Amino acid sequence: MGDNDDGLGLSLGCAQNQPSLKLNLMPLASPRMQNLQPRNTWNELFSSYDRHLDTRSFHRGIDVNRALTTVDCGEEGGVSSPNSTISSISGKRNERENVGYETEADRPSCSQASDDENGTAGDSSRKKLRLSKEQSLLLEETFKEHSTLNPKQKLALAKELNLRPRQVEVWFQNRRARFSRFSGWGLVIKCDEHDCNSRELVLAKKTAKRFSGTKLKQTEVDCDYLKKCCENLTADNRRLQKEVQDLRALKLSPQLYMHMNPPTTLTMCPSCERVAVSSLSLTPTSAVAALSVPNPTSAIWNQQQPLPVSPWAAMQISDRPFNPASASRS
DNA sequence: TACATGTAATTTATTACATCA
DNA sequence: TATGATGTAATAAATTACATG
Repeated sequence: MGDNDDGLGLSLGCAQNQPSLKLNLMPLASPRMQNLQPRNTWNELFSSYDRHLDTRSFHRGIDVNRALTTVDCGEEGGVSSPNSTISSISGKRNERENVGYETEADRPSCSQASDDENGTAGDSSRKKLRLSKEQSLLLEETFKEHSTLNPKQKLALAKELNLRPRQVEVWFQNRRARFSRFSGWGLVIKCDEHDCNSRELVLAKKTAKRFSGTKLKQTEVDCDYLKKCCENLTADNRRLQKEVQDLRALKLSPQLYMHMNPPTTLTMCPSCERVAVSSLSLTPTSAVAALSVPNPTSAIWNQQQPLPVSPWAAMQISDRPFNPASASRS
C-alpha cells in the first residue's frame, strides 16, 4: 500500500495484487493511529489487553449505541466458548483459542439488551446497531492498517470500541466486501505505470476516492467513467480518420515523403493497448526529451500526436525513385 | 407514508489446517 | 511415513433485514 491515506483511493493500485492478508504479526503503531483519538497504539493496546484483561476500562468516551460492559455481557475478556474445544495445541488454532476466541452462536446479542428488556427476547426479528462516528472512524483506521484481524486484534479492538468481537468481525467482513466491490477500479489503474491514461484515470481515481467517503453510487461513477471513455474514443476515432484522410492524400503525392518522418517502431502498452511511438519517429529533440523524462505521463503517452500506425505498412510505396526536386516544387 | 439507500447481520460455500485411524 | 476421513475455524460472496433520510 502506498502512503496515501485515502482509504479506497490508495487501494486502487494495489487491490488486485494484494488480496486480503492474514496478518499474524502484532501491528506496529503508526503515526496515523497515534493521531486518532485518545487511543493506544496497537502494541499498547494488546499488551494492555493481555495484562489487564479483566480490569481495563473500556469506555473511552466512545459513543456506543448501547453502552455495554463486560459485566453486562458476561462474555468478553476471553471467556472460553463452549465451542472452543482444545483439539489442537499448535499452529493457528492454538493461537485462536488462546485468546478466547468465540463463535457467534454462543453469544446472544448484548447490544440488543434493551429489546430483551422490552420483552422481545427470543424474537426472531433482528435489530441493527448503528456504529457511532468514533467507532466507524477507528474501524476504518484499523482497516487501513490491515484488512484482516487476528483473534487478539479482534478482541482488543472490540474492547476498544466496546463492541462484541463478532461485531468487529462482521464489520471487517462487510468492509472487505465493499473494498473488493470497489476494487474494480483496479482495472483503470493498471495503466498507472506509464499513465496511459490521463484525464479519465485521474478522474477515476478522484471519483473512487470521493466514492470511498461519500454515498455516491458506484453505478453513477461507472457511468461517468464510461462517458469519459466514450468521449475520448470518439475523439481518437475522429483524429485517426483525419489522419487516414491525410495519408490518403499523401499517397497521391508521394513527393511529400521527404517531409515525413521515417517509418516508426510501435510499442503497445500491454495493459491499455495504446500505441506509443518510438524515438525513431521523433525528432532528435523530442526523442531526447521523451527518453529523459522520468515520468512518461508528460511525455509521449500523453501526446495527441497522430499515430503513424498502419499507413506505412499498408501503403503502397511508389516505385518511382524519389525526386527531391519535384517534391520541393509541390 | 413509501421509497431508496447504506449497512449490520446472517447464510452458505469454500478453503486451510490439525488430528486420527 | 504416507494417506484419506473428519472436525474446526476463517473467509468470501450472496443475501436478508433494519435504520435512516
